[in-house]
Amino acid sequence: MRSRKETAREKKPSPPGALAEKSRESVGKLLTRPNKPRSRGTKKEDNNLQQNDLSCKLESGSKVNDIQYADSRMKSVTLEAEGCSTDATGNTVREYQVDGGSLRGSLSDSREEMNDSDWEDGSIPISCSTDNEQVTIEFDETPDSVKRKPVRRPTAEDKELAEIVHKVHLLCLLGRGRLIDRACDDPLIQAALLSLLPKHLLNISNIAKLTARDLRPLILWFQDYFHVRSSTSEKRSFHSALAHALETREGTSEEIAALSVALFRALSLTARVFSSAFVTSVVTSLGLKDNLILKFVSILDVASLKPDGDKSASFSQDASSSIFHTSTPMVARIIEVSSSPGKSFSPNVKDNICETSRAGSFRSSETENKDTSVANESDNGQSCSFPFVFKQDSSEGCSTQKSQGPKRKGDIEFELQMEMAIAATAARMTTFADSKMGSNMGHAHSNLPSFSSPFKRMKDFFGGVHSFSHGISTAIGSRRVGSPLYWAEVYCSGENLSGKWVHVDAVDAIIDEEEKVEAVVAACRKTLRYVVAFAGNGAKDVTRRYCMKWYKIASKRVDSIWWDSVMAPLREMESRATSGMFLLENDYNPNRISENLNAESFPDNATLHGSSGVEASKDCSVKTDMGSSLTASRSSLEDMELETRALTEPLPTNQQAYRTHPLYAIEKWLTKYQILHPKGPILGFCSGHAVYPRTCVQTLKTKERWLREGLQVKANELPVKEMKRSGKLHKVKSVEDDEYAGDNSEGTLKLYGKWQLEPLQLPHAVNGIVPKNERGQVDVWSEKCLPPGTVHLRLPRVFSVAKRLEIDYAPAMVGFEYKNGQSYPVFEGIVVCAEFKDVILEAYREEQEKREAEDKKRNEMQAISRWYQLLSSVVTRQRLKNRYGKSLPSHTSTDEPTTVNKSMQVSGSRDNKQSRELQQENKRRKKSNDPPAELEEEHKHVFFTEDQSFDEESLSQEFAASSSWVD
DNA sequence: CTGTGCTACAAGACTTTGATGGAT
DNA sequence: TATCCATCTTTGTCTTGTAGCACA
Repeated sequence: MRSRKETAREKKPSPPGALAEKSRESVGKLLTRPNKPRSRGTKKEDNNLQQNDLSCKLESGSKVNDIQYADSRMKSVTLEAEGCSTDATGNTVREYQVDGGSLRGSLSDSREEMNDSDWEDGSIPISCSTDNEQVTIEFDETPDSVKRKPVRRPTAEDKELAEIVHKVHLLCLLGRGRLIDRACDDPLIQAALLSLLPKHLLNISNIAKLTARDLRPLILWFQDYFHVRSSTSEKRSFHSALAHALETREGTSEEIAALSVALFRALSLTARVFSSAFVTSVVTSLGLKDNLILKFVSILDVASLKPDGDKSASFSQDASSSIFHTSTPMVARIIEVSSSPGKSFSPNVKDNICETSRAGSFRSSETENKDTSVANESDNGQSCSFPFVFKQDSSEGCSTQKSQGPKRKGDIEFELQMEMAIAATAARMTTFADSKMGSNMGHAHSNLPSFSSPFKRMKDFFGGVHSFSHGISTAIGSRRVGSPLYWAEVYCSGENLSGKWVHVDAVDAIIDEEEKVEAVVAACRKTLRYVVAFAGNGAKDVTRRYCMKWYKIASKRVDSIWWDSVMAPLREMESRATSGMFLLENDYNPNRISENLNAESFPDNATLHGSSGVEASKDCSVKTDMGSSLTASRSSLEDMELETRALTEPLPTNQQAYRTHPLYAIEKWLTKYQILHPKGPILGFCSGHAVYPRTCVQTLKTKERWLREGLQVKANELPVKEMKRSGKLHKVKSVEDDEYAGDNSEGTLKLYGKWQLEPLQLPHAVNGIVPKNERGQVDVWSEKCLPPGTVHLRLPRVFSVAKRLEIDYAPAMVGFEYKNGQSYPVFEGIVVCAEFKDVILEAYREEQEKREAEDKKRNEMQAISRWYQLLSSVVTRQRLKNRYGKSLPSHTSTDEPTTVNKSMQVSGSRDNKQSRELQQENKRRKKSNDPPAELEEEHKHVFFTEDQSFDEESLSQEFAASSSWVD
C-alpha cells in the first residue's frame, strides 16, 4: 500500500527552474506535511471508526479522511481497470480484493457521494467469500446506522503547520497587493485613463477640500464605463491584464478596482503637473493639496490560522443564498448611491446587484462550459459555490487529477490561491524588471516563461475559462464572488476637521461605507481578518477601520509580533508614499518613487519625507519639511483613528466573548489567578453580568512568585484570594497538618495582587556575611533577588575557592529542574559579598591556571608513559629477535601486525590497568630517580591499546620528533 | 440559520529544595 | 573515608483554549 506521503508527492509538477516553480515546490513540501501519519488523536478516531460503521459519512473537512479517500480513489481506479465488478448503488456494498495478502479497496460511490464519504481498513464484522484470490466483503451496515461523528482534534503539529501556511499565504498576498499597487502607478495606464475621463470630471482635482460627496460623479462615471467580467480566457501578467481591461473596458473586479486606483492617482498627477502654481499656493497656505492621496486596499483572504479552519467557510452554504453572489455588480447601474451611511447598501441595491448578476455573465457563462456532472452539481445547489473545481477539459488535467486523487475542496481552493499568489510574486519580479514604464506592456506577457506552468495548471483546473488575475479576487471559491475584496481609500481633506481616509469601492460604486464592509464580507461567508492598504510599494494594516468586532477576528489573526515585524518596513514605505507624493516637483514620477523606496528602505530619504523638523516655513523649498510634518500628522492621525476604534469597540452580546476580550471582562470568566481591582466602573451588562474594563483585571500570584520578580508583599497585607492547593499537594500538606494539629493554612494558596507589593528589601550583607534563606542559600531568580552588597559569581567550582579562602558564601539557586516527576533545585555558582569578588576571582583565576597546568602535566605524563610502552615493546622485541631470531624461522613483515593485533585483542581488557600500573610505577621511579622498570626486567611484556598503530620506523621517527615536545 | 452556553478534550502550565552508587 | 558527579525516570493535576453539540 502506498504511503500518504508518496501520494501527496505525486501531485507536484516536475518542471523546475522558475521562481514560481521553486516557490510552489516549497509550498508543496509544506502541503505534504499533513499527510504524515497522525499521532494518537487520529488513532483514537480510527478506533472509533472501526467500532462504528465504515460507510458512515464523515466530516468533509478531515484531512485524514480525504487522504484516505484519495488513496481509495486510486485503488478504485486500479481495480476498475482490472475489471473488478462494482455495485450499482455503490453505497451499501463495497468490494475488497485480496491480492498477495494485502487488502485493497474498491469504491464505486458516485463522485458526489465520495466527496464526503470515507472508508477505513481494520477489523470489522464482515462477511467474506473467497474466489480465486478475490475476497468480496459485504457490509451489512447502512450508511445511516451511525450518526455520531468521530471527533478529530487538531494536534500541535496540525496547528503549527496551519500557522506556517497561514504566514506563507499572507506573505504571498502581500506580494500580490504590492504588485497591483505598482501596476496602478503605471503612467501610461494613468494617462490613458485620463484621456477617457470627461472634462468636467477633471475638475475634481481642483477641489481644495475634497469630500466623499465630491467623488460620486467620478465613481458613477467609472462604474458606468468599466464593467466587471467574471473571467477571461487569456492568461497574462497583471500589468498587461490591466492594460487589456482598460482597452476592453472590462476586467476582473481586481483589475477594475486597480483601474479606479490608477485613475485617482492620475487625477492627483494632473493636479500637480498642470497647476504647480496651485500647489505652491496651497503649500503656502498650509492647506496642502492632498485630496487625492490613494491607497489600494485589499482584504487578504488568507488561509486559516487554524487547522481545517476553512472547511466551514468553504462549502457549507449555497452561493445563491449570498446576497452578493456575483462578480458583476457593475453591469447594472446602481440607482441610488448615497454617501450617507445606510443607504447604498439598502435591500434595493442588493436586489439590483443580485438580479443583475444572475442575468449577467457569471453563472450562465460559467456553467455553460461545464460538463454535465458539474452542471448537475450546480443544480443541486452546491457547485455554484465552486462550479469548476473538478472541471477538467484537458487530458493533462485529467491525469493530474487522477494521480493525486480528489482532494477536499477547501484544500484545492487554498492550493490554487497559493499558486496564484506565488505566480503573482514571480510576475512582479519579471514583469516589472522588464517593462517598468509600460512601454512594452503588450509584450510583457510573452516575457513570462515562468508563468507557463502555473497558468497551465490553472487552466487545467478552470477549463481555460478563468483569467490568472481573477483568481484571488473572485474565481477561487467563487461562492464568495461579490465579496468586496478590493477597493480604494482616498484621503479627503474636506472630511472631518482634519481630513480622513474614505473608503471608495468603485466596483460597486460605494463611497464612505467602511462600516458596512464587514457585514458584506460576512454575508459572503468570509471572515474579514486582514485589510491591508497598499501605496508606494508599501502597505499598512487598516483592519481596524473596517472591523467593528475585533474580538471575533483577533484569534484568527497571526501572532501580532510577527505581523508587525513583517509590516514595519512596508508601513514605513506606505507612510512616506501617502504623504510625500504630492510634495514632489513637476517631474513627479510614481515609478521612480517606487524605485527609490525599493532601493532605499532606510528612513533618510530627504527627497521624499525630509527631516523631521516641523518648522513652519512658507518657502517652497522646505516643502519636504512640511510634508514631513504632515506625514507625521496624517499618519499619526490615522493611527489615532485606528487606535480609537480599537479602544471603542461595542460590548459583545455573548458572554463567551468576554473570556479573551482585550477590552472588556466579566467576573464570571476570570481565571483562577485573576481578580477585579478596582471593581469598577461597570461599563454595561451582558446576560446580567456586569462588564468591567479589562484594565481592572489584575493577575494574582503567591508570595514566592512575586519574589521572583523582585517584589515582596507589604507588611500587614492580607491575601486577596485564597484557594485550595492542588490535590496532590494538598494530600501532602494534610499529612503535615495532622502532625501539626490541624493548621489549615498550609493547604491553601495565598494570592496577592500587584497593588499589595513593594520592591524587594532583602537584608544587607554585613561584615562579609551573606544573608541566606532558611536553607542556607540564595535564590537568584534575577539580579533583583540578590541581597544588597552581594554579587553572584556564575563560575564552576568557584565555591571551593571561597571555601579555601574562608570567605562566607551561599550557593546560588537559579531555578528548578524537573526530573522523574520531581523538581530539583539547580545551583549555579555562589553568592558572595561584593568586597570579596575580586579576591575570589583572582584566586579562581590562579586556581584555574593551576588546574590547567596540572591537566597539561597529566597529559604529558600520559604521553610519556605511552611512549614508554611503545619503545619498551620495540626494545623487547628487538632483544628477542637478537636472542632467538637465528634459531626461529624469520617473521615476514606481514606477520608482525597480525601478531600485534592478536596481542592487542588478548590484552584489551587488561590494557588500561596495566598502563595505569606502569604510570604509577614510573612516577615512583621518577621520584627516586630510578631507571624505568623495562630496562631492568627484560621479559616484561607490554601491550598496546587499540588506537595505537604499530610501525617501527615511523614511530621511531615520530618519537625523535616529539621528544622535544614531551620535554 | 444563528447565537449561546455547556461539555469534553488536547495541550501546556505548574509543581518546586534527592537518593544512590560508582569514581576519584 | 570523603567528596564529586552522573544517573535514576518520563508525574499528575489543573488551567486554558477550543471544537462539538444541543437548544432556544
